[in-house]
Amino acid sequence: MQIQKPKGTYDLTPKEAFQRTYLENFIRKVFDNYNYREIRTPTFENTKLFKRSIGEETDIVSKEMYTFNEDEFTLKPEMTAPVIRAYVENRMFNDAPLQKLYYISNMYRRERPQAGRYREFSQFGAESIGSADVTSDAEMIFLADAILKGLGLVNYKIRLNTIGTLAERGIFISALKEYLTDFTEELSNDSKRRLEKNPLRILDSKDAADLRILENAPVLTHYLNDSTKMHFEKLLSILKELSNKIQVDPRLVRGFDYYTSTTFEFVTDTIGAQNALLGGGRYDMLAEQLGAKQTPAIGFAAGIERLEMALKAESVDIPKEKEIMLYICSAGESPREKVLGIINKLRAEGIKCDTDFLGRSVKSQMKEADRMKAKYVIVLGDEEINNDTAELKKMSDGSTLKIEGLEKIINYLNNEN
RNA sequence: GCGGGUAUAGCUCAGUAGGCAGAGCGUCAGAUUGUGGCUCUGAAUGUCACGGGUUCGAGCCCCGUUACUCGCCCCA
Repeated sequence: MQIQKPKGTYDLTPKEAFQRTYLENFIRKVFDNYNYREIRTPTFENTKLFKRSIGEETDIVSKEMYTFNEDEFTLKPEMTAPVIRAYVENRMFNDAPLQKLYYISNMYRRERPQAGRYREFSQFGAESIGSADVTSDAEMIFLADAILKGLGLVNYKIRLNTIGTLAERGIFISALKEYLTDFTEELSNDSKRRLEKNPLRILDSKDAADLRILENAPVLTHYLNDSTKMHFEKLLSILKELSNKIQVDPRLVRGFDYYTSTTFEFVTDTIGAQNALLGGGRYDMLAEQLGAKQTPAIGFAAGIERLEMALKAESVDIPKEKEIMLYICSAGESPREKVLGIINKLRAEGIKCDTDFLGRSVKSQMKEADRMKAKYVIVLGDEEINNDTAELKKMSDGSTLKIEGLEKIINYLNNEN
């Protein structure tokens, strides 16, 4: 009986895994360059952590969590809450007033899979904890842009907005609700539901009728006080070199409850309906909610699968697996048994090499060497073994070179590295 | 949770009117003793997703199920 992978999961076969690792390494390098340090947290957390931070009413918490042990634990659906939990639990605020952290990790959400959406998926992200200053907002967006741009992506936009403090947003939400209530009958079914649960989400609606109603709806910007507006203006001015990519969008809202002030989203039109490559914003109230003193913070998270889709859509080259330096063919049973000892010595010298394990013909072994893109091949038979010599064949042009002694082969190949 | 599409070899896919299960790629082997790529020859791999029904006969028609996929919702 054949068993299939769970819905919404995927395997990365060696070629794909190699590219994933390349991406991760690239991303780590950029984080490191910005002086962000890696943090790792458990795969599962106490369920309460997500209920408190993301919000009980959100879809993620109310119906998409992988919860077990009678609701005690949950596979993490996102990383901001775990990072802040770890920050508080490890008293990291005592190490330094500003902590700049990053992660690359798998997340779990029980959603219906579709293009760019998986039940187990991989995110990378950063959290800058401790500063309310606008320069932190700017660094976060520069950082996110540096990663996408550095990988070679061109076709994306940065949607940017401020959703104000909790107080400002509260007043706005009441006004919005009041306005929309007059149109309750004309709203889409989804928006009728959102009107009760999360009115801000209506701003994100794609429904044509909703959009028409929204044309005359209250605008969040008008409900923000001067300091919030000033913060946003300063941010735009620091980010002016990105201005060709930035689209200020007063209707950009985020799904999680903990966001305040600056929010942003990097979107592309090349990967289907799930077009957000990266999303983030400020969450100045979260650390306090999770037991620290009031601590401002900002962060983002990006989906690696979506990034891979975008790279593919834009035909960005990703390096291929490294070829092997040497393939040793053995001619006959007795040489074959000696070869393993030989390649073991070569490998100890850092030479990437391989040989045949199936007892195939020399011709087949040559084909194998070709498939592995070996730079050099040696065929060892009784004669070569007895005389400790080898004919080193360069696969690119077929030329051969007679070498005496294993030591000389090692020297020769090490010079090639 | 709701809606659309699809399901045939490892991969990409054909399969005519309901009448023998196919191609390309890949894999394996051979083409003068122990040398790759190009070419040629040959071979292996199938529960035609699964379960029912109609029929002399079903990959094809009908019903159901499952999986995958795309969209809504939600979000990275």
